[in-house]
Amino acid sequence: MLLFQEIRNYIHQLLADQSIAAGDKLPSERALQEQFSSTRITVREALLRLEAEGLIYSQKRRGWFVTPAKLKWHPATKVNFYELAKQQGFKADTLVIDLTIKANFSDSGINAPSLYHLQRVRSLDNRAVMYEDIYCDTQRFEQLESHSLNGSITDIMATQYNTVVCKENSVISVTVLPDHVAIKLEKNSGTPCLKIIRKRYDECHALVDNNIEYWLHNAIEMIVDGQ
Amino acid sequence: MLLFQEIRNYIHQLLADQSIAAGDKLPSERALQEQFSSTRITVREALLRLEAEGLIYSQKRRGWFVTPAKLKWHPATKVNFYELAKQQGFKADTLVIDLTIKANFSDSGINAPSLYHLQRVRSLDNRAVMYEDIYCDTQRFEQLESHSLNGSITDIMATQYNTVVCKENSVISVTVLPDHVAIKLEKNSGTPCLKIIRKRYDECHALVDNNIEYWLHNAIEMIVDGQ
DNA sequence: CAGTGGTCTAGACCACGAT
DNA sequence: TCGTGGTCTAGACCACTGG
Repeated sequence: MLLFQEIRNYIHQLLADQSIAAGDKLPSERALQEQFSSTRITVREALLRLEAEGLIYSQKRRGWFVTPAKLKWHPATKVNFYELAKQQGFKADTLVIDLTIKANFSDSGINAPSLYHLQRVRSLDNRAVMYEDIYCDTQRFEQLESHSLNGSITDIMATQYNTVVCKENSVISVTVLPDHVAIKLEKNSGTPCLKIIRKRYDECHALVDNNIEYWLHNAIEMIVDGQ
Repeated sequence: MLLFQEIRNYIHQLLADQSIAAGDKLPSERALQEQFSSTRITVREALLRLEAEGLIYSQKRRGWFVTPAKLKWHPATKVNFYELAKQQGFKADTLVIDLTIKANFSDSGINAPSLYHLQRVRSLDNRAVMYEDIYCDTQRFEQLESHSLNGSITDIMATQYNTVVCKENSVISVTVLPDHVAIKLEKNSGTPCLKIIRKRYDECHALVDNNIEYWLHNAIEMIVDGQ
């Protein structure tokens, strides 16, 4: 048995025992180093693998913590973030980072001269777990800034702009947080995540908005029902 | 700019330039160490993040390589692995590792005294990208071993056992390969993956089989159409 | 202020792959 | 046999957190 595996298994055991529970802080890297008569490099090897497993996560220079329960998400059905979180016992929050207007870009797929760019961070139980970029037509959604943007954009589009989203297409892959996103979620730049590129269409099959979401990989679990 | 980020960006650039293309071998860790007047620890920091991004992967003691194109997969629709791979220009293979009979276990969800346990590894262009465990009732699928098990199990169930799968439920999460799976895919134990737990039901809503798949995270991309 | 994680140096030995 | 990645030691300095 390799040393880093022993350390990993030791922490697995702490978790199984419930010696440490969701949200708790793990022993410090230097404490583990001493306990296993090893070095910090080796201790971190074990911790990083536990993070990749989704069992623990680090807060910059604060320590390592046990991952709370994951949000169960159904990507094929339109659901309101707050509703979903509430059903599963989480306190949900949305923070609007910025709303800007920028020139359209070639691969946006949206037929418009310029685009709104909305950046938001969403939290579960005060833990920032998702960052998203939303792009949409400035003309179609004129004065978007006059609405409260920390709720459901789908609702605003439906009630304020008579735009009903009736089809969406998501491409989901596993990667790491881009550096600018990592900063906003207060994570390290190598943190694994699920990247979701979602395009939503109206009844005329025109692209309504373009959404790029980055979810912490240990904060979400997808459920897909087929056939 | 941190040193490991410089190394990472340098390799990003090689990829963008097409100086190295899908399947190519990267410079060795020691070559990069020398080029950047650094140490292997720091070089590996950069390489491991590129691996987490899904851009490169390592083969044990052979070197680091550029990740080929990902298989696009629609989890909500029943599709044959070979068909899907062929449509996207891959050569697909399935290797049966083992077929055993074991006592039923409490959380299998299958109503049966004993279960078949089928273990398979699937490859794209000769690269092992997925390991799966399939569990099903030994009585319902008597003499399963008499059929060729490297193709579609769904087809065998339909044509040989008059069992049509008409509903399925998948839970998808991001984690790392368990050690025993890592060995079968010839990967290191910390390799990130998508874990898919799939339950499939017949027209009577009875559980037909229980399937646990581990996909290399850089070999697959999910596409979900909604509403 | 002390303690923490983040980054980095300068080496080492090993098992395994390619040849 | 030699080069590769996998693992490990024994330190170091820094930025930031928390009391």
